[in-house]
Amino acid sequence: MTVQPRPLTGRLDQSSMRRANLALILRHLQRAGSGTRSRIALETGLSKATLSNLVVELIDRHLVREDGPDRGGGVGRPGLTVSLDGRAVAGVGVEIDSEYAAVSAVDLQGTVIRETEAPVDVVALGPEATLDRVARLIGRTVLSLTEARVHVAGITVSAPGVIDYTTGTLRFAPNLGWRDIPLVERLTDRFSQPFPQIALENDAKLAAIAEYASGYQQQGVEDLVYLAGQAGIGAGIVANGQLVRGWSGFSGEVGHLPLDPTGRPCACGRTGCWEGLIGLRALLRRAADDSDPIHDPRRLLEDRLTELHERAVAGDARVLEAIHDVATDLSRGMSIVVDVLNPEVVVLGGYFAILGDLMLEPVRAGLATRRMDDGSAVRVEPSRLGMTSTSLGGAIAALEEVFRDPLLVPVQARG
Amino acid sequence: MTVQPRPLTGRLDQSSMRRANLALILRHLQRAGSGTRSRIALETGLSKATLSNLVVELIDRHLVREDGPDRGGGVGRPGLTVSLDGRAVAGVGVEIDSEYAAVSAVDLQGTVIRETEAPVDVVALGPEATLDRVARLIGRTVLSLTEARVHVAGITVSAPGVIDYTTGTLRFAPNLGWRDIPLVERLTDRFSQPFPQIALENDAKLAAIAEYASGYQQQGVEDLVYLAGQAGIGAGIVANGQLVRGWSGFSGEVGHLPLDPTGRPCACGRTGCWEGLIGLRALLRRAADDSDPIHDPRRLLEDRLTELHERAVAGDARVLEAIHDVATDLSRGMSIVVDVLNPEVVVLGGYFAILGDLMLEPVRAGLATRRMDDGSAVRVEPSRLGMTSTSLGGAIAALEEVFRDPLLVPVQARG
DNA sequence: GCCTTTTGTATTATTTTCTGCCGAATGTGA
DNA sequence: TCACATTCGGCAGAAAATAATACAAAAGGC
Repeated sequence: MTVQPRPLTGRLDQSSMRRANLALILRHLQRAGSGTRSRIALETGLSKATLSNLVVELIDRHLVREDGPDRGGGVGRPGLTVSLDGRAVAGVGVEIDSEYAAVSAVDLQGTVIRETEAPVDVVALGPEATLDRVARLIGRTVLSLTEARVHVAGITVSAPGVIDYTTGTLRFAPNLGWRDIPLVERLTDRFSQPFPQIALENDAKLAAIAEYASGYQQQGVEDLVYLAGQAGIGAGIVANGQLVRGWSGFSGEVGHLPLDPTGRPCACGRTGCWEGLIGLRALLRRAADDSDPIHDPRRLLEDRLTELHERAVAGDARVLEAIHDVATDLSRGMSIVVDVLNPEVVVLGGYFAILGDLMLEPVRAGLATRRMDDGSAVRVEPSRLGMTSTSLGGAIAALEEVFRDPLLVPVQARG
Repeated sequence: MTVQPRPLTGRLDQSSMRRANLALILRHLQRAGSGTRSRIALETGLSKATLSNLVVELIDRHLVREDGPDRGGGVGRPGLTVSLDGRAVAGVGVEIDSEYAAVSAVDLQGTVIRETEAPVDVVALGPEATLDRVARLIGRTVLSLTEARVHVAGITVSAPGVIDYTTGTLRFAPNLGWRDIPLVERLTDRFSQPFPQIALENDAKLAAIAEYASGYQQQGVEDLVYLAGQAGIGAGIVANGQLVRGWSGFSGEVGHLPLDPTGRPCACGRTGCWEGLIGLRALLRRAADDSDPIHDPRRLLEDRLTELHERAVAGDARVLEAIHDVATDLSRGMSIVVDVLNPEVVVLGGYFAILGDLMLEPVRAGLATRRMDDGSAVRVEPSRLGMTSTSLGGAIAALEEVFRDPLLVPVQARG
């Protein structure tokens, strides 16, 4: 679940040493791309002989493959290029949202190889019926992968709420109306064994993993905050290259930061909460009258946001002002998070990303007025992963297990 | 510097395997106390033979010693108890504050074996003269340890400001009036080589390490925030058992969180900053008239705070109200930090600790009114380490290097 | 005094990486 | 065309660490 390997806490014996070196090669290929054996040996510090030996093991498990001779020129015998093999192993991520469920499958190279989405009215259906549908989506994807002889390394399901990691229980998800649902157990029960392991994670935290792993990690960014603009506001925190979940999984619950003591009361009991200022409802309220069709809950959220964007581009003064004001209030809360954590990058997700081109400038301007020192100048970037970042993060998190211990993948993954 | 070992990123060979297992034994003894070889073997998972072999190496370096037969009873041959040897290796921590400098030395067992403090008027003296005095304090402690045949594993110097870790430079320390001082270099230059390695760290971060390592770590607490009440307000963050420094060392710069939009302007340019509400000056301003001798800057800070405490206990209404109000404002900002990070414990240091018995109850009450769910109920505890927590943390941080790689300690540490 | 139990270490085996070496494949230049 | 230099990948043996086994030593119980 953590993106960087946790420290090896237990004893080290020869087999775990070999495991760690196998993982090192895999991770190196992920970061640096393909290379010949001798180059990889040089770059990892392993001897050529050892590296050759380990590569054989990785090829046996179809985690790595030989691409053919390296036509890079230069004098001497050209080496055979080896690279991550994306054909045999995949991770699966599943997002459960109040309006839809989405499934993504990602291979070792980070390529999305399956993507499904289905509208699900979670609140109306309730947990059991929802999980029936989700299980059907998962089952179809896993079956399709299995038939294509792809080994599923694991499945990570996301929910917009607080999670008990010891039991795989969704403790509280206000937007779904769920409380204390043992999601992992209920989903696992719906499949015949053996079935890939299912894990549960928070949506914003998975999105943070996705952003970190697909891009920023390569840039050397180790401290990142993902801010999701949805009905509520959620944050996912990566510090020291590790996901920060907090003591009881509550980290990043920033929706109820008190930003406006004179503001309107919030359902949580406080007043002037951040998500009351910049949550989805607040944005729509600011942007249009109650009678406006943009408030129609039966329309797809993405369509309504696209329409809002079009209105802004067309010059609708009220919408422009709403977006500007929301962006300013976003920057106010963001400066708090930045003061506490000092991330290198803040990634804007959810509806912030859809309206990104319009919000970015006022957000950066708002941050600039509140900055005390140039050393802490944070980068603010819109998410480039779009709405799939959460399920993508789930798939990546599942694959992390393979990058930590390549021996988890059986030898006969492909016929 | 990190309290838990960073993940081993490089290749693993036999020697690093041995190193890791030596470290494992040391860490186990630190956590679980002494034990016989066979019990340690059982608990660490190492085989008896390997463990015996490794213990010999640790004894050679005087990191571990045989205590004598285990008179624990039971049938069978009694084992020889081995435990951490506190006599041969120590870490040194140095705190530079605006009013004083303090040096602590801690041995492997966590016992404080040297402690010095000297008043230093840093602002008046300026960097060079201050560093002369600090170097003299360090030199005396190191000499004393060397003469006692104690190997100094490292020295960590703290300063109340933002640090550039790549160069060991103090970038900005408002309370010292210093900016861009290459502290590590300037201190190292004052000693003849060879001299133990000097590192630089922020004061609140080191205090957080001290709190974490001496107590909470044993309790299994992996997520902790240290809040220091001084002229400013600083936080030290431990998440996943690791110190969070942020991208550029700015993490925990919470003094200027905007808590009171209608409040008084702050030197930083914002208005209503947290430290304007609960910083030392704010406390004193609330507690007594300007003419009151408690404001006299020539008196030792600790004395003034003790007097304040006595007045409160004696029933001084204004002081009591000031403390109560400060505690309430403390809880307001604390709830923000808690929402973002979800720590298990918040440790109150600096003057918060001195007034702890009076502040704790209103702080907890203030938090309770703002809590949204029982799952995130954070523990608030006063620091039990007192004013030395920072230099203590420095010593512990220096010792961490030994716990990560015991082979750093030379074999002939003791004649 | 003998037996049982447990400890710590010596010995041997196994596993892994490292070093040195060699054949193979390619480019270079006569 | 051919010899030569260069680099690649793999093989054999060395080195080093842990694991398994065996065994002497030190207690307590009968």
